[in-house]
Amino acid sequence: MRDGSEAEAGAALLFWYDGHARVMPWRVGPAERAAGVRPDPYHVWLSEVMLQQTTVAAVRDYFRRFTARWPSVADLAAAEDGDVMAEWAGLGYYARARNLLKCARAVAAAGGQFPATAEGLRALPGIGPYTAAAVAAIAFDEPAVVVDGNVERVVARLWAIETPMPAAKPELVDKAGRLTPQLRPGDHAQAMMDLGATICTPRNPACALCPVNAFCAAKAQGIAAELPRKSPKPEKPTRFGLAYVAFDAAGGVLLERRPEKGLLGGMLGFPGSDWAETAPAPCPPLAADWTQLSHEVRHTFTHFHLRLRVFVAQAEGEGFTPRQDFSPAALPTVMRKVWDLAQARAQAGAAPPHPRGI
DNA sequence: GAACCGTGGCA
DNA sequence: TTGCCAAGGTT
Repeated sequence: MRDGSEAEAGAALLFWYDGHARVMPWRVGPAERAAGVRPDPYHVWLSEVMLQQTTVAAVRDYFRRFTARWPSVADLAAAEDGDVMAEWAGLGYYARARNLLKCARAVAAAGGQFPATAEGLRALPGIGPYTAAAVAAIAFDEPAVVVDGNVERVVARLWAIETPMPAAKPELVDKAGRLTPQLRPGDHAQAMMDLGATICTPRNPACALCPVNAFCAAKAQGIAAELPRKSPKPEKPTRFGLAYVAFDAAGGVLLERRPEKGLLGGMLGFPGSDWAETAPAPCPPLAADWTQLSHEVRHTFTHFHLRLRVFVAQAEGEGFTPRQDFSPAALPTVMRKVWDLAQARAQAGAAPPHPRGI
């Protein structure tokens, strides 16, 4: 990108967006957009929080379920914590769900309207620089500079910025600001993200189809696919743990609510050991005839691999959740894997599979 | 600035 | 099978 070409490139991008914008449940249609209709700030905020570090494909159904169950921010603010955490289960980064509720309650307490500026939005829980700018631009038409991973990639390529991330961030924000128009800033932001998601992709960018390829310095140098440069990531360690699945005579399940802070904070789970890099000591939650399952659960978190040994037992006692009050869908994925393994074992006990040799 | 925090799809 | 990656925020 040469200095002075920003307006021309921005216009080309918006023209492309008008013909190629992706259809999504939280967006308004092309006709409404052309008529100046803005999407519901509640929908924009909810979608942006769900989309943090998460793919559009994964978010779609969650967004539909949330808005069907809680049509307004006031409805969400009035929800039970456990219901929101259960509805978020499987989407990951559970601090987002806890902050989502805090934010909804703060907005409801302040009258039910979201702040209309990036500065005001930024003060709310779970809303950082990106989300504040995105909601301000998309829902309130503020020419905020929206910089997410897509924008970083597109801008790094347009200007052929070879400084590795995250050191390049300030320069990328500066360039993104030069590209942001005063008119239709929300569409511009979404156009940048659609471009990054469909054409200016991390691997094998489709430069031939790019509406701004004529302005792209990286394409001219043949290094588009190499940008933005990133330093190599450290190897993930493996941690080990134990999980205990106890059933009572009525089929009830022993569950615990995890602490608010830390990994899987606020989510349901099975009792068990800490997860450490050394072999854990047995720590059954109650006395019973525990059977160790032959397979283990493997799961990878952001910064470590986990291998869980699973134990099951029939037992009696206090604290069992009645089976009809428990939905496996309310578990975080690693705990759902534990549940699935325990179920497979129960199935096998009821109807042993045919032996298959060895 | 760096560590922490999930998950599923894909090459 | 493994590593990389996706519309980041908090501490």
